[in-house]
Amino acid sequence: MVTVHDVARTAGVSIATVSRALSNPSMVATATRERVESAAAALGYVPNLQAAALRAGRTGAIGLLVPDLANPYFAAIAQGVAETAREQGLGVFVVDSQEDPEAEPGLLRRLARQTDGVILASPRAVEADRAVAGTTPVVVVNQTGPRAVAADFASGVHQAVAHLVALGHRQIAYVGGPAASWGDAQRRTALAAEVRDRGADGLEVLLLGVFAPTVDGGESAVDAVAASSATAVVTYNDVVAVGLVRALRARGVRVPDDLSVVSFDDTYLAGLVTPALTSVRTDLRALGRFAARQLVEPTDAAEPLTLHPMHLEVRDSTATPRA
Amino acid sequence: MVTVHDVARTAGVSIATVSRALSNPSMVATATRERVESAAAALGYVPNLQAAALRAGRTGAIGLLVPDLANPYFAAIAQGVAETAREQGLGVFVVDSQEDPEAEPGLLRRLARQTDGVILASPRAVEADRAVAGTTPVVVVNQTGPRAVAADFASGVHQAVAHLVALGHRQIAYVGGPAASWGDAQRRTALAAEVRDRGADGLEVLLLGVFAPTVDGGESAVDAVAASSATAVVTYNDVVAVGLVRALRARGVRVPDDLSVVSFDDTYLAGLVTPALTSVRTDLRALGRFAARQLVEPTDAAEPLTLHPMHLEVRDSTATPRA
DNA sequence: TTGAAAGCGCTAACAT
DNA sequence: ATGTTAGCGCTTTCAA
Repeated sequence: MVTVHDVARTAGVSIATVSRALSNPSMVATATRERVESAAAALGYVPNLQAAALRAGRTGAIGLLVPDLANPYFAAIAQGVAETAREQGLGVFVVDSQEDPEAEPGLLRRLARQTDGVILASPRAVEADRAVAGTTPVVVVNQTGPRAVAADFASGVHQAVAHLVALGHRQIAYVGGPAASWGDAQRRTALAAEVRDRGADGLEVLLLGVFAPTVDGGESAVDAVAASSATAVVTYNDVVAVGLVRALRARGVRVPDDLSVVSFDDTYLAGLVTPALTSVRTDLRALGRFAARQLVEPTDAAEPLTLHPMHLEVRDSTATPRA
Repeated sequence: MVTVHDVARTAGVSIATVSRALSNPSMVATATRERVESAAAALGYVPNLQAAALRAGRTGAIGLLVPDLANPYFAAIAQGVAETAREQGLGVFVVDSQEDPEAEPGLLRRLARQTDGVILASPRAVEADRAVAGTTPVVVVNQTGPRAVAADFASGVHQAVAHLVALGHRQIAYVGGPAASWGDAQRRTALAAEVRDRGADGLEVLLLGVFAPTVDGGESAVDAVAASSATAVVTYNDVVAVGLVRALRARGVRVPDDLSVVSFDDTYLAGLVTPALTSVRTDLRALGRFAARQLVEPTDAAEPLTLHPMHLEVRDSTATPRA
């Protein structure tokens, strides 16, 4: 390995000059700088980031922990994070917990040690997880707590329900996500509030059990949905809706003719499938950018949780209920 | 920050003993070890990985560079990599170049400095990129060169063409991917070979220009496809096929009735859309596992490029050509 | 079994 | 403008 010492010897200067010439060129005479640069190039010198990090106390990178890299929801957030990171000259390391809550503390611990700050986009990460990060700053996404950023699920639920009610639906089922998901709890609470507000109009909401936030999870929800008297379904996310719609079709239940479906997230999947899904969206890249900025330069600590707006995108999976 | 010194003072031992008790417990008396452990726990000590890495010369993590996190192809590879890494007690950092070839050398350089080895799954990474990794070992995916792992695209092309020819197609268009993609070049070469072999049977292949490997890219290919006399299309990947099918539908061209489509990759997207796509698949998790193992414990250097088999998955996007 | 001490490669005072 | 030096936190000889 080529070190500053080798470059210094070749260039005929001290190691301090090498360091300066490379990281603070203005502090060095032009001739010297050029000598150092050509020596470094000739030897193929590359700075050891571990050493620089140890010395500087910072690594120049931030981390992002997500539950599932294959879910476009997190890919979109990651893009936002990467944009802001690039502006700041920081690297981004993404780690995937593969929907395994057990593995998260370990992954987070390592990630926190190797970076200057971590964005936790895993819905199951909680207090215990924060502790594991030690002194490394943490910003959580779709969670509550200090330095949290979340989609305004209550508003999203309200828009979804208002849309369905306007179409004439009165019996709505919710196909819920992971038990420990804060976002799922938000959706459930908001649905309960809708029932309170609209109960007089005959609105009924059926909250269905815990399903994996995957295509398979959506498919496995088909029994519960079919057994209910609901004319419309709201799902935890796009991916679940896709699975559910497939399983429904296999049973001869047509969407939206026999059953309307509204999903959350509105990732690109929602517009891809047939029928295209009516879905509640957040600007995820903006969410990612915000989370990253919050990590780099925390704004007002007075506002611990920042909510991002949601908007209903009406497509082809919702219609007036039959008869 | 709590360091070994703090723990040593609290436990009444030297820093060397702290280090041993924590990383090599068998070298320390049980009583001492327990004292150190409780002191560390009480103080909330967490080892500084930068320092350990500097000293040990290794970071305990590997890196994975992909062009697009939102493409399920790479998510599947990442899962395979993560599986093997976990077995080896290594962390995995994923970095997304966002389909920007310009950014790759910089990202790779940083990734290489922060890890013990890098898997390059970006189709555009080349010789120059390898150099940037310096002494850090690199394994490339879907590229040629030393320590490379790739899908057997020639076989995949052969299967796709055989399927289409058997259905009665003679005019096939190829909707190609990024110019610098090795995998794209492989597909084109293999298609040319098919024409040589089957030209006598009347097979004609139209190679279409460079398109982005995204949904948008597929949509933008619709003009060229519609203008051709092809009755079947092979696309660079699933995502492109999805975009193309959408754009075709918007023009009233039905798949597979008016045009057959075969895609590459067979990610979960292929089975999700309507019609479900006939696609050529590789076991991507196995590919990822193999790449990671190749990085950790390189096997026979005699075989520089390892090919993984492809299999055609026939679904609903291919049919007999009309009239 | 434990401790003292060297040093991984780098940067930032401080001195010249 | 450049050099000398201390030291980031850790592991690992080498001695005791």
